[in-house]
Amino acid sequence: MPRRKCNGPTDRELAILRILWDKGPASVRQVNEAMNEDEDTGYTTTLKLMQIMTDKGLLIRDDSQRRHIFRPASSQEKTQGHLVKELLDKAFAGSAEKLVMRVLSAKKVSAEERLRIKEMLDSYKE
Amino acid sequence: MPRRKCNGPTDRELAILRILWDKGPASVRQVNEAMNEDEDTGYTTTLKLMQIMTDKGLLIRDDSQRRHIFRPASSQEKTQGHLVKELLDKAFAGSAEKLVMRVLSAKKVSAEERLRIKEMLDSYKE
DNA sequence: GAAGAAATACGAATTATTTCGTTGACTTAA
DNA sequence: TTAAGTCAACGAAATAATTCGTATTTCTTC
Repeated sequence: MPRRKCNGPTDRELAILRILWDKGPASVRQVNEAMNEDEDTGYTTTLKLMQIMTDKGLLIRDDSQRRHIFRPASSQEKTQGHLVKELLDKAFAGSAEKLVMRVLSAKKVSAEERLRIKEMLDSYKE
Repeated sequence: MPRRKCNGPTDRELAILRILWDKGPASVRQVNEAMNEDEDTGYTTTLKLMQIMTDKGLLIRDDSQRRHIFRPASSQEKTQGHLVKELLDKAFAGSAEKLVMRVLSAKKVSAEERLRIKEMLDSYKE
């Protein structure tokens, strides 16, 4: 009967994290306005999501002022790392090579980007 | 009130796809047994999931025999490609370079694997 | 201070996911 | 040909995600 507990942020929650990564700490209204550039979302909808995310520990809320200010509880880097590991396990049997290969064939990469990736591979420490 | 329609396979559905990628076309019982190696799952639970996946078009069912045989409707490569693109948009602002970098720092990659990735980068066509 | 604006809190409604029990159909073995 | 086993279909139940309306609280402005 029970449903398995969800681990990471959902799609909608990730959309909010994206905004906060981009703009820095912000109020519900600011986040909601940014959401509306993509797709109409009611203010209370955004508020509720951010409340739940705060309960889950995904956001930190500064409520010393009337207008609460939210920021991600975890850095963009860490969150991206978790998402990558999750996808790695769920769909690539843990093989980073396969995942990288798939990324490179799924999306165009410029010559400069290829160079930087090769530099990273060269400076790789065991 | 409505919830957004989910696009790709869910975690549970992906677990079933993994098994079918691994073992090839299989019956519900075979899939269920493979699932149970990871975590106890009732037979009817697996059955229901596979029925829903068939309805969604994720699986193809051969019901010419009493024991139905299922296979993925889409190749592993295609499905992985979709998942990668989704993650790319949702968490990396579409930047393949950033995603690759994050993969390389999230998971160890052997010297051989690094070499193969560099070869792929070298043979990359614009 | 009162009226209105702005913000948060609360909870209802809806859909999706996940789990599994029960039923009935079909197959096989005794 | 029964009895037992195997399997698919169906629907119920629990939880989570998502949406938003209404109520309540706080802050401005006159």
